[in-house]
Amino acid sequence: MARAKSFDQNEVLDKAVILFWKKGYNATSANDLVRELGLSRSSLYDTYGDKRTLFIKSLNRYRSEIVSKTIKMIDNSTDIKKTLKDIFTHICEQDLTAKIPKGCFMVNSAVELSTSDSEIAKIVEQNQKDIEYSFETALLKGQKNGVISKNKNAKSLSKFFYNSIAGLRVSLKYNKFRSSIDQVVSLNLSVLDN
Amino acid sequence: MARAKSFDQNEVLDKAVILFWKKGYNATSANDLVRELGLSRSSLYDTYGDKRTLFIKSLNRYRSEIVSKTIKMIDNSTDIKKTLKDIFTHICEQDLTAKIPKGCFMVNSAVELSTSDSEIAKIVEQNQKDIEYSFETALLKGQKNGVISKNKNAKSLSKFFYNSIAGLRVSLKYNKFRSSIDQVVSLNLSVLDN
DNA sequence: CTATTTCCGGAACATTTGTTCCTAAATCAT
DNA sequence: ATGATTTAGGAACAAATGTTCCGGAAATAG
Repeated sequence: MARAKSFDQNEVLDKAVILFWKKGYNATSANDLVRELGLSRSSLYDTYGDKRTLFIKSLNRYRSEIVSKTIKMIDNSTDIKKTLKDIFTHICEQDLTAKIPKGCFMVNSAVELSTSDSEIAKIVEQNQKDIEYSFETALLKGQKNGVISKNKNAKSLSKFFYNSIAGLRVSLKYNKFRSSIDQVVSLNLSVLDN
Repeated sequence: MARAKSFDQNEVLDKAVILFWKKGYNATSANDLVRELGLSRSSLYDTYGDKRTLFIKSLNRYRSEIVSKTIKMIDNSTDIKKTLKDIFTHICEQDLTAKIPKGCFMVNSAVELSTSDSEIAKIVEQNQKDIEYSFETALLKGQKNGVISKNKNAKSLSKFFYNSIAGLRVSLKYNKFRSSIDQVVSLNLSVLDN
């Protein structure tokens, strides 16, 4: 019938994720995309549509490939206290060791676009809900198991942790002092201490 | 000798602050600036230099006009626990009632530009240090007065609160549920409870 | 008045933007 | 083979970008 696509659609999409994640939407030009994705201008538009469509596909890809890993960690956790510490540590390590810390693609996009593009705002909001729901479920389990004190509401705690992580991923973009970060992380975890 | 400037340089700069604060750097065009500042293209460039220079002036103006108010609140506080609650409340109120929540100009700029413009990164970093220093001093005072428990390190607490506020100012841009925010705020304040 | 300076409007600029289209080569199924 | 379809390359586009410059009007100081 016809010639087969010579590139892996998802592999290329992953490159778009990296680019948009690093530079944001407005600072990434069509030329940047052509250069970095290794596709011709025409193939790019044929396959993914216009820039905004590609950006939204990148957001969704990020959720299904990157965020999903964290959610699985939480869902599979048997000790949510430790898992929380692992998540904090892992996120910090990632940005502290990168030459250019990208932060969180969701947070970046929320800041840049959520007030001017309601579809993107919805994606970011849904992402937050998913993570919070996962946290909440794990915390409730922890409360049943006696690992987590019942003095605090699990739903509130889930929102609290999401929020702290969002804050960290902002300052990790310019703050390179590990000790500062560590202080924040342990204080956040201390909320579970009673 | 010469004709006097017919506009107040700082008044116009305030309009630039609002614009960059709301839309960010890249999404604000030179035309936007001409339209909103009410100056001609030529006067604009003569008075403030190019776009990036104007942006940096706007960042500094924001610090001296907006952030300074919060810092004064903290410095003049006699009950830092209450002051913290006031600050949280005030920030949330601001973004929850706005038609378009602008968030924090410093946080927005950090996310959009700090990895690609080191001068801007420095401004954001200095701003964080100023706020944290103010928090720390007030918390130390509170610990002497017995209002704040000495169980936790004042410097760590100051970083913790700065971080939480940064996180809030991200999600306030797309999250309109007051109850969610309230839960986060009270959990943050609970860190002072023992 | 005359000088001097600052204003505005708008023309003009080169560059970059996102996007579309055309052509020709490459690959596949039959 | 033929036919179908996808590729790459690049030309082409209008629109928007940031910036500079010119001319003349307006306002101040002497």
